Amino acid sequence: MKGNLKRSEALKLIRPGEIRVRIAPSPTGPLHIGTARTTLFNYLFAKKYKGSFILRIEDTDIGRSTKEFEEDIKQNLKWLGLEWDEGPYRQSERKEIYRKYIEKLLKEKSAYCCFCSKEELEEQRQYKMSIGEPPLYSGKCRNLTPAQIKKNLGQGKPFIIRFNNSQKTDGEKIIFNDLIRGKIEFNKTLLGDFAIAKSLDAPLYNLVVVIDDFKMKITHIIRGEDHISNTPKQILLQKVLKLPQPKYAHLPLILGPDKSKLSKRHNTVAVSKYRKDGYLPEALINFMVLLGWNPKDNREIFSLPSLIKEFTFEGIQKAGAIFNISKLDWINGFYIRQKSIKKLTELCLPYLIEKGLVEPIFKTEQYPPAYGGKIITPSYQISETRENINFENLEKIINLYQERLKKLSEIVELTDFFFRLKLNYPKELLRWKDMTDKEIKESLDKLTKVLGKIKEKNWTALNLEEILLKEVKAGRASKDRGYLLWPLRVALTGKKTSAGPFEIAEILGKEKTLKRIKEAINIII
RNA sequence: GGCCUCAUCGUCUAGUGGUCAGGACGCCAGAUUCUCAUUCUGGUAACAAGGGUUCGACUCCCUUUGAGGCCA
Repeated sequence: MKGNLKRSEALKLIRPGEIRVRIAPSPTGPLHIGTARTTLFNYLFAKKYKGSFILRIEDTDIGRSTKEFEEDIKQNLKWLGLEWDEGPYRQSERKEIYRKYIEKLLKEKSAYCCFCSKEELEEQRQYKMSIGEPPLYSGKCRNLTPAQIKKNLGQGKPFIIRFNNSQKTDGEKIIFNDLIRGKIEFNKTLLGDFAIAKSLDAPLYNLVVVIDDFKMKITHIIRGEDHISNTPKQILLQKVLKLPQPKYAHLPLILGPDKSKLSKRHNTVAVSKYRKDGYLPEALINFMVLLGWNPKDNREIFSLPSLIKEFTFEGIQKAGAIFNISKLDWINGFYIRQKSIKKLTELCLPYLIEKGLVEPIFKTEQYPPAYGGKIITPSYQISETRENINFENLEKIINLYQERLKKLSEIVELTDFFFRLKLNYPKELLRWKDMTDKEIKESLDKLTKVLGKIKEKNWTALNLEEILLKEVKAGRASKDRGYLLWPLRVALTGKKTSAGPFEIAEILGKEKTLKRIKEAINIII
């Protein structure tokens, strides 16, 4: 709790409309779940104080940055509902700006060219560590004469540009007040002469960030805890360049199950993967915000708008949080149950189509020009049987499985039997408890007889239930409906778990229901 | 190796000197039920350790331990 006072003081300085925050992802991979959460916190803070949220693409690493990844990042941010107000700015398009600053630093002797070789540096490092000193750069090239520099350059010696940390800045300590952690102190001399550019055209991370944040008038930098150690370097650069210092807030990290920073090693870090698996954006948002933030009471379900209202830095946790997928599943299931059937059906359809269970048929209908000329109304057919299936019937199917879904993608596995011509299941599946084959057959025969008598127009789940339950009263099933209903359910679905048999029979229709029962009889004998 | 950060149930967390240490997910059990799921009820489970400060520490201070991050 130390530094708490300072923190609230800092927060008082926040004035609506002046806030400018940013995220600066590198397009060297798809949108990372950690980046998404950082974005969320930036977004919430910006929206809460009516500020601006800026997207900046850090694509200085030309080798690993791609347009595709940038696209993935933008697409998935939009999908999550985290739209930026400004940008995207690209660092690759701003080289001129950085160059000017590097030249300025060089000219003012706040930076210098270092010609030491990698081997030399490593040797030095090892030596310093062996005698128990911090492994900092010696500063050997700090005071090279112009003539020496010229000579080295003339020989084409490779070099990097280092920050000259020997000069006087106020005090030996770099101190800043983190909005989440309070006061954080660093010893300036322990920072050494860190590298700021590989060449005039290749500035390094710490420099670029400082320049960009200044140019973009960023007021608050909200980023991951992994950047804490970069902060004093950036502050040093701000001081030397006489730039205003933004406020900092370092978020706790999202951890993998092994408690290390969530990374590609932990296989599922791409937001697109969750999207494909059938997680809803609102669920992901809700889950991510709970990883490191809470409203100080027991509420757990939050929409984006409500989060904007509720968000505070006080609610942010300091310790890292392990990414716990079972809670995500639970939240996702919750949001799925909140969906209207129409909406949920629209969300599930792509999965059924992708797996080839259902195909869309596009019919173009003519309308008078006043109504737009023509519209395309998709209808659907079952791939295996070429039967038409309208949206309402699809809705009925989805409706049965709404409360069973944790992820949209599961709809395929759950409902495929509706779309199959033939079911494949072992005979044993038809057996309820200790039933003999003969008894199973009797139950199925009885079903055939009773159901066969029901007229098409009375073929509704409600009717079927009433009639079948009346039937149950007689015979062995009177004590345990399973003797009649289990074989029925298996005959219709081929699965050991499913929705209720009456509802399924209704959707299947009389003909298919009787056909499947007949097939079950064939299996049993 | 140096510097920095962090530390409450398995996991996410509430708790700011006096609480039977609360909630959620998970797990277990029960109710509903042909199965599964939903829903409801109940249960399981935590203050890293050691010193202080104090009448009293999960809470404040120190040390240790552990975990993580950054640096090359």
